[in-house]
Amino acid sequence: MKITIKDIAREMNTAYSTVSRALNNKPGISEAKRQEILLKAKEMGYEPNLVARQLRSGGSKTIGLIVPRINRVFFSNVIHGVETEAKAKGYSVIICQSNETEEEETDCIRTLLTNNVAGILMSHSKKTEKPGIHDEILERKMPFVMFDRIFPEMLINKVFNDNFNGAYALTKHLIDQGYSKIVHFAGPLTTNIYRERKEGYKKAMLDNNLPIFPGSIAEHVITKESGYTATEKLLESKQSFDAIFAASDFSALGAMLKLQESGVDIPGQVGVAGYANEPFTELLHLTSVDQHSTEIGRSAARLLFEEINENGAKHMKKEVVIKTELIIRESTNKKMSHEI
Amino acid sequence: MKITIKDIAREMNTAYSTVSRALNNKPGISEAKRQEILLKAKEMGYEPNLVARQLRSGGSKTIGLIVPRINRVFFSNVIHGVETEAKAKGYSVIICQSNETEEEETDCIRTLLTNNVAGILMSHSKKTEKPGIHDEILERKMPFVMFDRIFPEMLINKVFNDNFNGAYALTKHLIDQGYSKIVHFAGPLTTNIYRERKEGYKKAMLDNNLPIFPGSIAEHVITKESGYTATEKLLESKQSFDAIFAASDFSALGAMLKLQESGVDIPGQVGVAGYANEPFTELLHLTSVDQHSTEIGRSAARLLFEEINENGAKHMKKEVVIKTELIIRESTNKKMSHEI
DNA sequence: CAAAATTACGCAAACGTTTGCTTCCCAAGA
DNA sequence: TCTTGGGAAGCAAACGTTTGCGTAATTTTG
Repeated sequence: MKITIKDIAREMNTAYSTVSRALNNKPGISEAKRQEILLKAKEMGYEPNLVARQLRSGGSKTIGLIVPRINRVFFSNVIHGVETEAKAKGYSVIICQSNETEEEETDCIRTLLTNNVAGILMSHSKKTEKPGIHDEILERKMPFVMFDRIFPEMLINKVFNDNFNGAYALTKHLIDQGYSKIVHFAGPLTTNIYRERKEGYKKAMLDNNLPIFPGSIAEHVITKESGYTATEKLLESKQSFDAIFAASDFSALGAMLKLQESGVDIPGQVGVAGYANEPFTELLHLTSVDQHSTEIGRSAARLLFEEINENGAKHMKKEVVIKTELIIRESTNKKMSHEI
Repeated sequence: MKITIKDIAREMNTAYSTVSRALNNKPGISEAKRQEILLKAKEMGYEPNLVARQLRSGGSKTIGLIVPRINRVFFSNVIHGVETEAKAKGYSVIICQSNETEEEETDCIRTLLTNNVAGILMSHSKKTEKPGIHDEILERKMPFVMFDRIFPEMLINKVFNDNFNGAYALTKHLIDQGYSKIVHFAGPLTTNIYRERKEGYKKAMLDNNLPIFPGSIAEHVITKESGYTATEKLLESKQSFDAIFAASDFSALGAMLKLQESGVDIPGQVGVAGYANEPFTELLHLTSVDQHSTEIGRSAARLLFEEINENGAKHMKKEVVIKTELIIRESTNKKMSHEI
């Protein structure tokens, strides 16, 4: 039998309220009695019933986190960051995955809403192009922060990478290395992150007076397989190129595999760069962009807790932009090229 | 304002109990009235308050999951499996990380216990050598399943890899390839998985009449760095060896780096194999053992739900052993060796 | 020393459900 | 016609807290 506040009250010949006040450091009780009760509570092995507390005073100590997939390096790092920050604040984290579909994403939101979480953190699925049930979160005045994949038009707190400048810096690096005919493997442009990376690439090219041809940008190339075939097509076509900037490390990997198979020298003949700094990029000496994913999680959680503590007071919404870090490796080292 | 069961009752001129019975498909109400109420509830946009329900009737629809670290491929896959299974059953998952310390593990258990989860899934930290607060979970009769890193002596449901046979098969493969002076990089032997892998290795060596020397087994070698230095030591020592079986892919990676640096031909002069089939092993053509980590998560969750549904009825405890899969790649292909 | 102000504590309602018990009504059996 | 039985619905307690309000006890103030 779990012992309750009533048991303590009976044992001490006092009222529930007194015990409650003692346990919660509330005013209206003498220090002596508080200590007495605290002692007794510990002695009896009392543990508060969070459910009852929650029912009575609203607001739970749990936040919800929605990610497209848990077992992706980027997201598992974000989760790590969120969980760390939440634990420090005494909150638990419920995690849901949308599996990259809008339907499951909706389910997740429903679940979290009925679970009375204190707030929601999310990165939307690739299939979700605009807010749907998401608006309901706001209508209920539930704290809501989006990260990485966001709805730009929604007025909420956001945390995301500086994809534009990350891509710009990477492209600039390629140009500085002496590459000039740079092609870009983009992702689905309905998602902000891929759109921004593409824009960063274009700006860098323009700023350096380098032309962008119709075939310079391939959309929907973010997997190893699609990177492989996109490179295959490039090699077969008459388009000449001397560098590939892929919006995803995986498509960069596919490109590397195809190039190596075809006997093309990396980085001598063609430079290759990816984006996200997946663990494998280090092993393959692939130049990439680190997104500080754990920090994204931490920042998003911090922002959420700010909102939770504001407690409905209308406050300015913020956008936190996490700077990226260019990780230069052999795959783009044209100047002192030795094949990798 | 959230609308409650009382609002519906008032609106329909009936008692709360009637509404409750209608909503929960409980007997003691006519079908006609039930439909009427259901309709009204939908019309008013009623959503049950899970907290109140939980308080009244005990038992929540949430399970707790404790892992050493979220952002490890193995565990993030396990989480993926657990979450998938839980969602199908209508449960949510609260995730806690112990960060590989006993202290934080204890915190996690405390949190989950006070959070009234329906059951707990866990893999213990490397620092935790024997059950401590874990016993309390059992005392409270809370469903509890351990996976991967388990306490062998504890009488509970367990899911784990067949580490012994996985290691045995891998060692056997090395022997079949023609390697005979095989050394083993083990992990901390206080953890069951590393102990079992070591035993599998020893048995395979013995069964094939191959000697194990004092220097054949190195303990606590599971990181890239320790794999590197352990290999360095081996090369400097007079001990001759022609294959390394590392209990971790990371130490295998460290070994590969050191061997390549020293101009040792892999797999010609020395074969290298790891364990866990981390994503990078494919890229490096490193032979490894796949643990079917997502399946571990699913099985563990299924077992937990079985226990939850038994509802305290004393049942036999089970051990589910997930078979491993040997993934043979270039790094151990001595027979038709071409350097990688 | 009396009045006022402050503090300590108890009482009971409330949070939104579920559920055992009671009551009511109607049909079936004697 | 009277009894019995059973289904449908209502009443109210309970789950374990928190909290507004009232009152008793204590301290401060003039």
